[in-house]
Amino acid sequence: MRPRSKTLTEQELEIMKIVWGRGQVTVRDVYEDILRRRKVAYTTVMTMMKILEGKGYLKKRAAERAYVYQAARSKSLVIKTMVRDFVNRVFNGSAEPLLVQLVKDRRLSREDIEKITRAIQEDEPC
Amino acid sequence: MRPRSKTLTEQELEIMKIVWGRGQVTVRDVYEDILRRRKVAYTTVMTMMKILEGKGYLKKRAAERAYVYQAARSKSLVIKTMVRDFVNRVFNGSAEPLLVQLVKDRRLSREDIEKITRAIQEDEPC
DNA sequence: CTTGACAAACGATATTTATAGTACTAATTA
DNA sequence: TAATTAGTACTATAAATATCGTTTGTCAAG
Repeated sequence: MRPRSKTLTEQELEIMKIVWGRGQVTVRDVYEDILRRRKVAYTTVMTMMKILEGKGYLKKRAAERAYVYQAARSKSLVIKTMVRDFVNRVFNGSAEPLLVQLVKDRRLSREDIEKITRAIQEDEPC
Repeated sequence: MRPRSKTLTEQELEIMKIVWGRGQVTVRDVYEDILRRRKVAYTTVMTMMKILEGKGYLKKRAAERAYVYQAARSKSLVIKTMVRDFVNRVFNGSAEPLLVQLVKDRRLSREDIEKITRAIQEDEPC
């Protein structure tokens, strides 16, 4: 009925950020990381990581004791896709209004923008 | 269990865009608008608009024949909130990496950015 | 006055997300 | 070796989303 979402929800992204940050993780690693911020059951984390595996965001391999998970897609790729989807969904694909929004909402100043464009320009000449 | 989402899903945003575009709408108006793009049942649209009403995005008033709906929140406010949530969720609240992403993904050129910053600067001097 | 059209109300259902308890299994340790 | 521990698998659940069919009510047209 509903098409399998493929986009990351808040909790899924929370897990992915931990995985990207640490490289190789067990369920327990992620569980304890999340526990520092909020209460959650071990099995909940396990289920979520299974979901993420099913969606193709994580892959696991058997180690001695527990499964070791790692990201199946790079952070930069996933973020890029999320930004793209967001711009498509909210701004019908054009990024300009998003930038306008960011500036108007004082989330970006002119100095920020200049600094960033300079940095990127140096990064990729021509 | 899951907290009521408050953020707009794809389909909900689709409806809100139609409402913002037309001001005053009946369920039938929205239904026929969506039908131009995809197959959907009248009652589905009705249910979704009831959900949007429950979330506080739409308000209705009784007219002669059918309810007339209108937006309870302005487009600009909703979009602002969506952008803010997205930046918080994906970029931990800092907008700079989002801009970097947009430029690197060629969704914004330096000319775009300059044009926009100039336009906004004229809009709000000082 | 009956009938047809349309709108709302109601109810039903499948799916995903997010949550967690319980049971089974393997390994470590006392 | 028995008991504890850690890990997975399995099962179950509630809420929200998204989808419609059916029923009910009203109003206009025959």
